[in-house]
Amino acid sequence: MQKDFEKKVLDIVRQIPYGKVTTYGEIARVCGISSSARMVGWVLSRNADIDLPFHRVVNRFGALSGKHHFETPSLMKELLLGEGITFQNDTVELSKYLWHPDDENY
DNA sequence: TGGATGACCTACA
DNA sequence: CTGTAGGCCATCC
Repeated sequence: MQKDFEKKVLDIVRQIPYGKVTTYGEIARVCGISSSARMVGWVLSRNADIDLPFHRVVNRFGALSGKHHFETPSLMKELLLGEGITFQNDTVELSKYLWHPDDENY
């Protein structure tokens, strides 16, 4: 059973361009659940089976908060690095790679 | 059946 | 600046 925001979250994640990342907060805001970014993480976790670039979704600070939920924790960083995204320690440089979803359609 | 939980964020004291 | 609370809702035990 997919809720409205669940579809939106998945759609948005699907639209994240190569070499960019976005945050739970942004997704939540665009989905109209600005006060519940929690649900975003929950949706991802529930749909972890689907082929989506979950590695491009990070928390507000650019930290890989969800790496432990991947089959291989290191995979998340590897994928991002493979897309040309650089890290400071284990934190993405959001100022360079943050992508804002198309909120015009929502 | 119901309470606890979760890849979070913002607001307020 | 630190700590607490609230919001959201399906899933798990």
